[in-house]
Amino acid sequence: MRLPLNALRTFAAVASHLSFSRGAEALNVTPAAVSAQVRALEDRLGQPLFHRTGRTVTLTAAGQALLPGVQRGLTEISQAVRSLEEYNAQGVLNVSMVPAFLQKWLMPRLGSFYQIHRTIDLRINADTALVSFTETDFHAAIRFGSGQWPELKAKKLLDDWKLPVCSPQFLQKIGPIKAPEQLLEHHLLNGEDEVWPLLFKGPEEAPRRRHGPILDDSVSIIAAAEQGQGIGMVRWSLVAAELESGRLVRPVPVTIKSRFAYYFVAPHYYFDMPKVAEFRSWLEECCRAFKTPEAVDSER
Amino acid sequence: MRLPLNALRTFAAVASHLSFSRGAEALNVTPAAVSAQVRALEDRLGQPLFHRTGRTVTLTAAGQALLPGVQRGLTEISQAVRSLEEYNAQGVLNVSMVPAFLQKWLMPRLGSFYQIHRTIDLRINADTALVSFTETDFHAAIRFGSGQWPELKAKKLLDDWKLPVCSPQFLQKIGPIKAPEQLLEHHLLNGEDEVWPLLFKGPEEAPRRRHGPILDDSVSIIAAAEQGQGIGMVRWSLVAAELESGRLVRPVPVTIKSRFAYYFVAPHYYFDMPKVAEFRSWLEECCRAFKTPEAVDSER
DNA sequence: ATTTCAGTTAAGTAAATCTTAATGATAATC
DNA sequence: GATTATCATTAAGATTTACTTAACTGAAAT
Repeated sequence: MRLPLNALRTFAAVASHLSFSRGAEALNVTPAAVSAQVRALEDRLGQPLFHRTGRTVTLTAAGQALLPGVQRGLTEISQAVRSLEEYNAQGVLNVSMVPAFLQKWLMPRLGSFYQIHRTIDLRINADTALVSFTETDFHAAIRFGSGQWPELKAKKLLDDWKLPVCSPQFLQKIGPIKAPEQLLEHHLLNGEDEVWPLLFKGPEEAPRRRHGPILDDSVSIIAAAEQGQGIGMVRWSLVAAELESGRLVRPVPVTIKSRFAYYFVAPHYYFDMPKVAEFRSWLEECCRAFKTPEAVDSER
Repeated sequence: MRLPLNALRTFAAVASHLSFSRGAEALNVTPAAVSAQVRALEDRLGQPLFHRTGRTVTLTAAGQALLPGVQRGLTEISQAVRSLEEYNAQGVLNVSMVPAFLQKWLMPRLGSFYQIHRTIDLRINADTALVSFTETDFHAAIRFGSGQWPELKAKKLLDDWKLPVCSPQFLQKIGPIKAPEQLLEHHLLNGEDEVWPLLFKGPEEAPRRRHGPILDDSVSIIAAAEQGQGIGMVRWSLVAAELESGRLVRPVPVTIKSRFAYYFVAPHYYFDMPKVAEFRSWLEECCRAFKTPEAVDSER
């Protein structure tokens, strides 16, 4: 037979007040409900738990024997639930994103988050593979895409642009660039990147000249560009800081707006969890403070 | 908001089997019911407690955080209830009875009860006042009366008889008694006892002759009779042992059956409680072994 | 003597819990 | 690779549990 947990809770409430009425208040129910619950429990246990003499209520020996264990048990459970609820606002927060975004955009800003939210233990997984929210304990992710992911709620963080960059030394060496098409005369770091054709309008694409490595991932391309290995076509979000500091420069002021954007995504049940929301709104604040590239050429 | 105790128990069952179906079996309900309970709990807590990946179920971080406390709490409560249930069959057993019955009838037999039922801690209150079962923790009582007590369940233990007794020395001194009426010539220990008239049929009651103390309670009368102070009209149950041993003798073989009897009484909820029933059936066994006086004269 | 307070009772209502039956999706089997 | 079990889920409906309202009882307080 299953433990009459609700009746036991009612019993504890009455016992700790030694009053049916005040126990009822504590539980937000009527005295009649409490009376019935206690009665049912007494029937179940085969003995009375309270002496009802006049208008005073006292515990029977059985009631005294029962109370402490029940109280301890209920307290234990209540603490377990409470501590879980506290962890909605603090504790571990697992977020996933691609390494490039973490290293180039988020990392420099992260210090302020830890300073503001000392009770949130932010743990970031940097991986290009999409994490599964149904099989792991990730609360949220930052993803670059269309904004549509099945089962997930998404909110746009940042639009993005692609633009050619190189090191100042490299630019000095090749001299000023007057038109985008001129870039073709120099080493382009990206591989079969679909962004080059966007830059050079018209079908008549000139053959590329290779004078160095061809790379696949953003972080490597940026590193190569910084080291003067050639011209890279990279995301504004990833190089804004380098451009600001002068470690990279723009050979031509063209930008191509990406049809994708950065989104904050999370399962619906995590999206508005306090600590997730804290992180999200901190991110949004960072994004608002993040400037867009000055010249916007084309859309796509 | 009140703690969802039933849902938490369901959660614990699923978690400890890592299976909704087996958790359902453990709770004697269908998997559908378990699924709904867990779902409701997850909604309430705002986060999933299980990863459901394919047909395998694992705990989320939240579930892992929640489980131990819930398990501890449930165990605590279950132990409290179980130990109370165990105390239905053992532990303290409070019984009340009048001192005379305890001292003269029950006391010599009591040893065997403690030997047989070592786990029952029998505690006897000997008081002439009737105990209140609604205000104290008495489980049962032995009472002499009609068998009718409001709110109490009663079962007859012993009929009883009144009969005159005295010490063998006293009888030798006064010589043989031929008829009950002859008793009047000697000192009668009882006070305004309504039993004397029953012995001496007819309205023409002779005046009593006093040659010693007149006493009120059974134990004192028996003691006085043993010490040769006179003739006492006492209950068979209280002097059977003394008559057996010869410390008391019957001057005449008359007995008067009492219209009252000894009853085992208890509130209905205690009457069939295991340890109470054990004591009761042990008592009944003693009563069956207890002989009745040889000669029965009158009914009343 | 009257009023007040506290617990109980009975009847009816609301809420929760459960079952059945169908569905979908994943492993296991052939 | 198709088929079959297994497992969790869903929706609808039934059942049980829990609660409220209102009237009642009896002891304590005025």
